[in-house]
Amino acid sequence: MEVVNLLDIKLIRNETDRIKELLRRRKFSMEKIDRILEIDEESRKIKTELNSMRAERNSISKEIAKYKAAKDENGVAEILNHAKEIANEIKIKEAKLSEIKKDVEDMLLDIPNLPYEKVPVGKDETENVEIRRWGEPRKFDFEPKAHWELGPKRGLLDFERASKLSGSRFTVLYKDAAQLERALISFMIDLHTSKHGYTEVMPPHLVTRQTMINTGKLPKFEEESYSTKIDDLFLIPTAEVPLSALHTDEILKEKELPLKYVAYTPCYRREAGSYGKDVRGMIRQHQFDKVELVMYTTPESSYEALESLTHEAEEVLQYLELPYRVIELCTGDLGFVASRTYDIEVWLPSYNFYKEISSCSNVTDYQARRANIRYRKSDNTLDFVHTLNGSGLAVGRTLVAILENYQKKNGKIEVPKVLRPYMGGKEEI
RNA sequence: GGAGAGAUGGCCGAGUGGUCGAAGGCGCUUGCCUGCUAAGCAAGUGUAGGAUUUUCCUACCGUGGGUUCAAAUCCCACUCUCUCCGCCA
Repeated sequence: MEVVNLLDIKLIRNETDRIKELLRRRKFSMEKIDRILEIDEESRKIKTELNSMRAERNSISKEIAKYKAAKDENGVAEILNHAKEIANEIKIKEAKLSEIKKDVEDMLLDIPNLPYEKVPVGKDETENVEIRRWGEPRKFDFEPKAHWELGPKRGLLDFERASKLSGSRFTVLYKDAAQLERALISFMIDLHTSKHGYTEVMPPHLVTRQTMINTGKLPKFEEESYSTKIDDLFLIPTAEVPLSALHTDEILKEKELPLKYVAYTPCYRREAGSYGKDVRGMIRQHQFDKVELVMYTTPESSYEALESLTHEAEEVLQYLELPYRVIELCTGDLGFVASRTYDIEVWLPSYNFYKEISSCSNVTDYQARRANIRYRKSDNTLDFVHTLNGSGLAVGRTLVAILENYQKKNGKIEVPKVLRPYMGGKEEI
């Protein structure tokens, strides 16, 4: 394909000041922008030159064709040398262009999505903004245990054997905990398919390098990814990757939008550089289960869709009767591909605070450009779709929230009402 | 892993060196026609970039190289799909 979409280079070219301001808010380097513009300028110059050289070559070729047709070998000989010269020059020029195009592409791959204009400007997570709260944290009449104490004590969670098997940041679940994990997955998927109209998907857990690039996970986050050495496949860090890349290189019909997909998959993350964080328990793992929501929408409706997607994720916690709050991430805390993000945080007694359990983002056309996912509009023209994703929810952390919030003095755990049908009717475990 | 066949526009499918951005069909859009629907008739209908922008130029026929003045077409490598064999939950 001749075209490299990525972040629209034309947009950077035509609205340099606005783009710079938006990227400055998320601490992106201004020198990099200037450098891209410089190289882009050069690449376009070469392209124009190449364009006219090719035009000349093509017209000579046509003349040769005419002479050949007229069996005029003298006429051919006369211009053949000139044709060879041009062909040679073109070859040199082409080599130069492909080199420069590679540079531009590499640099564009490194630019994050533009934040939505209304995202609060801030330097890091301390400047995120709380939007709303739901439910009241429970008042315990005994000292509640953290899941990393309660779990092993009850024979439900096993961190020691997990580290024997796999090293740090893994957990083995037994018996009712394992069943509860399964129950949560089923409950979440059933809710999203039957009530919210999502289509259930079981995607591959290994994807190609290109799929990772298309969804914005590479080249930036190579050190965060698990990959297979021989085949260069990547273990998905989230089902967002296969779901958002599902329609790569496709042209969708406007009337089939919005597309809504829900998938349960394990997620694999190296968690490089998070050594001091969440070291106890199963909050931060190299492998965790997640039910993921992904939407494809028209550009006009994506921010509205973000609101509904977030509410659909929140509903899981409402059914489970777990207190939570919703915060909006400030520009400095926004993920690489996101233009606007709401995090849902569940109440955890062990942290005595709210802890992230879902992150819902509007990715706008950022992944759609990389993956070349377009739709045909009613006026027959093409445009990129917008993609959105959100956890609905992180299953492991939901399990933790249930263990901690529903624990009783005797160490038993009440099963939330909506999960009982999935737990063989058990009321406590 | 072995052997063979294939990859062309929204879809099907023709095309083995120059007049091919690509026949034909389907679909779609517009107009005509017809109580409605269907059928019929006519025209239009890929993407992207560029220019002196009612026109012209360039690139794109799985991907990447090569041969040639000229490649969908010839050569090489790779990827994927299908069929058969092997292996296997």
